[in-house]
Amino acid sequence: MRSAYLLLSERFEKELAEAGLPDLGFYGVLLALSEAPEPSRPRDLLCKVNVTKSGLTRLVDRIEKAGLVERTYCPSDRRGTFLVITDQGRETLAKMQPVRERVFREGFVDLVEEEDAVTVARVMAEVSEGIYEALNADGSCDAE
Amino acid sequence: MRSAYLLLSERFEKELAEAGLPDLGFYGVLLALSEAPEPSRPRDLLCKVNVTKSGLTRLVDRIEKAGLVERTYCPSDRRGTFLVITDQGRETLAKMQPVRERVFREGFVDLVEEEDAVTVARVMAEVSEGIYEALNADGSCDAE
DNA sequence: GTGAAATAGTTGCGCAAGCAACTGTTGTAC
DNA sequence: GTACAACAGTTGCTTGCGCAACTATTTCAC
Repeated sequence: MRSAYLLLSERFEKELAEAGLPDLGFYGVLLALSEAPEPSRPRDLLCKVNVTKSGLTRLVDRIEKAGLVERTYCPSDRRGTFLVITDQGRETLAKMQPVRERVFREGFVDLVEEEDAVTVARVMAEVSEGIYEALNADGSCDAE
Repeated sequence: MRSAYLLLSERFEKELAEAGLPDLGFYGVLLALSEAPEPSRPRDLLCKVNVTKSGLTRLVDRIEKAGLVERTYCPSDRRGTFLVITDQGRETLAKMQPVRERVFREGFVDLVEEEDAVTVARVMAEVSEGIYEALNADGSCDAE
């Protein structure tokens, strides 16, 4: 039996494609950018998105090409880049969110007892939090 | 924060590589073959392994090339193939299992209360079970 | 200040995945 | 039994990923 996580991701991807929306990679970046109070830099996204440094470069390439983000220069560090979500990027994200919510609800929330859902969410957060210390030791976010 | 599932998978992959063992794709196929009472056919593995039909063909190509499985003819259906795990395949799987157990323990079991771990395992199984009816409707295992 | 080490991001390369099209076989309708 | 649909598995093609190497900049040691 394939894991619930993969099944849900797969379903989300499929529904996005059917709706003519971008894929899960786009979603992760747009979401992170929209949540950050300040312009984000690629290295800050690395711990939020499941992709390596080089993968992120190309992912951002595609997102930029689609007009959903813009790269601007980072004033405080000339090695870095600022990523800014565009209006079109926000609109697209706004269309993706309800799809995600529905898939998550139909494929998870509606299937289990509320109490269990709460427990799972809490435990998963604990594990994600603790996993760096337990497994990666250095707590670094750098995926490559 | 990346999901616990991805973090654990990533860690497992990394430890396998460090131990000079094959990757997670190999693991899934070898495990499924070793658990099945009868010789398995590719189409039966599709619901157990997270890969499409064509992906499975090539995955099996690589596993066969590594000498861990053999393809033989399926007597009852000449379209089909029987996949048989070799002794070397069993040995390799036997080396991979403890790695998986350790990663799972260190990255999950040891991090949470036992009661929570039990709940999560139960709920995830329920979700995986129910997700086909809820999302894929037809309950089919065919990934492509 | 100067040189070495670390960091941010990009790029070349090879690999594995998915989709769609194809071959060969089996099942079904009539 | 014959034609047609469904199925099992493979292959061509394109795409996205990770690793390692690279450039440019910053940080640190002295």
